[in-house]
Amino acid sequence: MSIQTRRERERAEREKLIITAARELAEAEGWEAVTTRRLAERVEYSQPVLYSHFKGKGAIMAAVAVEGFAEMAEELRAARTTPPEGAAGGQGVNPAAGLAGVARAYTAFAERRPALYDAMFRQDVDLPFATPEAPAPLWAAFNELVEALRPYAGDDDLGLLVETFWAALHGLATLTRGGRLPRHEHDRRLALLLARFTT
Amino acid sequence: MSIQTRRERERAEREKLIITAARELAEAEGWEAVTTRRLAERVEYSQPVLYSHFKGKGAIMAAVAVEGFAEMAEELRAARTTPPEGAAGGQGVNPAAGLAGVARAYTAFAERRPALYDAMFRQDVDLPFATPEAPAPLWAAFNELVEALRPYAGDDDLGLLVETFWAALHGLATLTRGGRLPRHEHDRRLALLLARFTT
DNA sequence: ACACCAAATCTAGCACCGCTAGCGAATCTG
DNA sequence: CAGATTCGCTAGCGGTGCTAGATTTGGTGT
Repeated sequence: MSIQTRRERERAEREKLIITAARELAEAEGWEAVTTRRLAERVEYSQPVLYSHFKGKGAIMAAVAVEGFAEMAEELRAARTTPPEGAAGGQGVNPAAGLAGVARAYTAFAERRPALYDAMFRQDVDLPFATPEAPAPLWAAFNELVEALRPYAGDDDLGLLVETFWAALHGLATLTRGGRLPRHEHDRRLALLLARFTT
Repeated sequence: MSIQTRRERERAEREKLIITAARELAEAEGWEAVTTRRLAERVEYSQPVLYSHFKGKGAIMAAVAVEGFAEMAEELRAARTTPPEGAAGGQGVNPAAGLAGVARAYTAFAERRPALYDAMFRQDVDLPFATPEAPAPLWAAFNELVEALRPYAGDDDLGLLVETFWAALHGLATLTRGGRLPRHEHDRRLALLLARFTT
């Protein structure tokens, strides 16, 4: 039984290596630069090895995306529960500041890790979304938005409100990144959005 | 001078033919199915002819995108100035109904012409955006949103408000299309968004 | 210690991609 | 009708994602 487990462990390590390499390559040069050949060379195995771990390039991107959701969830959580600067206050944070922090953290994440964000939200990367089968990190990230928005739901359905707010953040992030919106007024747009969702 | 102009006319016709073929192919099978080989076969010319009209596949997509902006502008205008159903009222329309109509028309356009929408907003298709050099149809579409939102700007900068609202619509459209948001509650999300922007 | 066998891995290749050099045919000019 | 020029073609380059089949590796039983 020992040999079997050792092999499984080595396999898992190699899989992690592939995901990390794919992510680094994507973050450095974008997803179009992540080819199976370059990726194979980078992990020092031949191409077919990739296909013994993943169904194809899309599945590798999906794996990277899941990592991305986990990191985003962490960052959103930090933004929601940590006061922006010193500022007294125990664990509770001013709700408006919390939502603003989460919104800023979200768009900052998209700006700082564009390749990760692409894998998560832009590419067609068949992962289950918006169903119980969706990966846990995805729900973790979503739930941060839920908690940040809860104080402002009023009579509205909280889930729908979160989806709508999330869509707005996603729109701002992607349109800015695609050059459709000038970057230098991003903060003002964000403030405007927050004002409309914190009445 | 006649021969010259005839040649130019024929060239222009062929260019239009290429754009139309690209658009049809994309709408039928998605942009990944639009290859230079298939496109060339469809217009019954060889591949290199495409490159005598456009710098590359990206430029063809950009041309299709411009067509898309023109059509979207028309549809938004119609939605803004036409009462939804019979409903008395001359040329002026209830502002809230106008904005709701525009929002519905926007997301409906994205849903009905996904390939066109992709070329306009999702692909990296170097067109100038958010500058005076942007193609006129793009401004036309944007201006429909401006007019629809004008009554609700209040003290906010109208341009920024439009950009923010547009981002929200774009987010709803793309996340829904990508399977990130369940389609069946789209209307409720739209209503929720409208409520937040029409106070 | 060695031959065997199964599993893991690689080499080589398929069909396709965007794009282009350079040749041959068609068209206009004198 | 000869020459010049524009035009569109054939053929091919270096790349893509992915896979069939040979080959090496590593554990096993004698």
